Amino acid sequence: MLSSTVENYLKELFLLDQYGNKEIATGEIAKSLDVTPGSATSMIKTLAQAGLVEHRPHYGVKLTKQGRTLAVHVVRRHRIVELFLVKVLGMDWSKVHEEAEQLEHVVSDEIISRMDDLLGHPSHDPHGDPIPTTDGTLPERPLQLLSFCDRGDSVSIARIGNQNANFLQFAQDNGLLLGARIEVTNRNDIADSMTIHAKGKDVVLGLAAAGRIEVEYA
Amino acid sequence: MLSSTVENYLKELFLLDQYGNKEIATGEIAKSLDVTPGSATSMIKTLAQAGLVEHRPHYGVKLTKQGRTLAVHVVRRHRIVELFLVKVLGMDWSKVHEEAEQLEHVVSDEIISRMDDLLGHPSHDPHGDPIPTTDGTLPERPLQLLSFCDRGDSVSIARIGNQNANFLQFAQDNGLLLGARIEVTNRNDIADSMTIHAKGKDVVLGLAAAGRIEVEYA
DNA sequence: ATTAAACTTTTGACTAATCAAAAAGAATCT
DNA sequence: AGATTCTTTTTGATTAGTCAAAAGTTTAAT
Ligand SMILES: [Mn+2]
Ligand SMILES: [Mn+2]
Ligand SMILES: [Mn+2]
Ligand SMILES: [Mn+2]
Repeated sequence: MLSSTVENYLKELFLLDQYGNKEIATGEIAKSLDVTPGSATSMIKTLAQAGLVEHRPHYGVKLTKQGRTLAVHVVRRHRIVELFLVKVLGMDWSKVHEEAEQLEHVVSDEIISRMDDLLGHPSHDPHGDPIPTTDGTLPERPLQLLSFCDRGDSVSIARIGNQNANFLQFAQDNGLLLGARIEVTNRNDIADSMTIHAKGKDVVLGLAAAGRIEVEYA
Repeated sequence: MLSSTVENYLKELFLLDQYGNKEIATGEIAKSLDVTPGSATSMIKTLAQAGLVEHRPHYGVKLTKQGRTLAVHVVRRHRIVELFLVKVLGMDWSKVHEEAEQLEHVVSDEIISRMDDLLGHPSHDPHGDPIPTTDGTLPERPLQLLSFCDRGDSVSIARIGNQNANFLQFAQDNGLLLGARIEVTNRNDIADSMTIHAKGKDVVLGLAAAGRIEVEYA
């Protein structure tokens, strides 16, 4: 059995690079998990010892196949729990990430399986993130960053890549929900901002914020 | 924030004496939590330091008002989660105790409140144990131990005071479910056993086992 | 080729929780 | 009262995870 701490490290390594291509720097994961670099180094050594990561000292760390499998399962639990909290318990999408952060470590396979059944084997979580299947595969969608859209583009929101509660609350308050049809009414690269028309309202977004929203033209 | 370990100690102290009358022996809680007596002593000192228990060395330990309040909330979370798992996710009553043992430490007040709403503010958990309200009160029922019933008594099952999965599975297989109407068809104090007629079947129980089942005549 | 900057690793210390075994206390029996 | 038994507490050690600060590497800049 893995500790919550180990699961968090594995999950974070996965999220920092779903494809397992690049090596993750010690400092990067330390920052993500809000621990000191020394703590991260120490845990990375533990994980390497257990065969869950490969560590090239001073260069970076990468999940092994075994580590990735475990990480994907944590992600699956996290996202199914999130969707369950929204759909069955009616919780706000801006709050479920925090809750799932804890629950992902204690919900059993049977609970997850039953939630999955009840939800009808969903493919995406409340933020548009793909839910891995039991065998570890992730559905792929061709998405585009909203920050890359041009004036006049009409698109629909497919994913919010920022789990921060305040950001999600803001998005919700301005009609930027999953599936919402929006139009880019203005874009100013000098001012680093764009204007979106959603639900009859105009919303101004900095390009950095727009970069955390993904859309599809479909 | 309390650690899971502290919550487990507090909850166990509460369960060993809901009324807060008697002092609990160090060895008793050590046995319940499956730790060594030394570990229990050490944790008791920590809890006393924090004002959650009163400790009379060599005699025993008792929850303070503050400790009891916290313990009751853990119990509330545990029992609501159990019922939710049975009613909403359709899990077997023999398995939910183990699950709740973990979940009780991570489900937020909001989750519990929403589960409670969805369940219609239930008064008892799947094993017939009372669910404390938010203000810490517990519904009382006048129950009788099945082991005290006489031949010919016709009663209904109101509580199973043994969370062991095998015991619950056995009870279920023999129609000894909550609310089940049963009759005592025989009783032999010498042989330390009694026979129960339930759902068309005869079940023989040792008096010790019968002592973990509570009934009402109503 | 040095030096500086940025990052990573190591070291030493700390906390929470645990155990095994020794020591101490309380209760019981003779 | 004295000895025996049972229980509790203390002691010393261990493990997981963390931090602050020192030391070491890598890379980039001069
Ligand atoms: Mn987590
Ligand atoms: Mn999510
Ligand atoms: Mn527990
Ligand atoms: Mn129960």
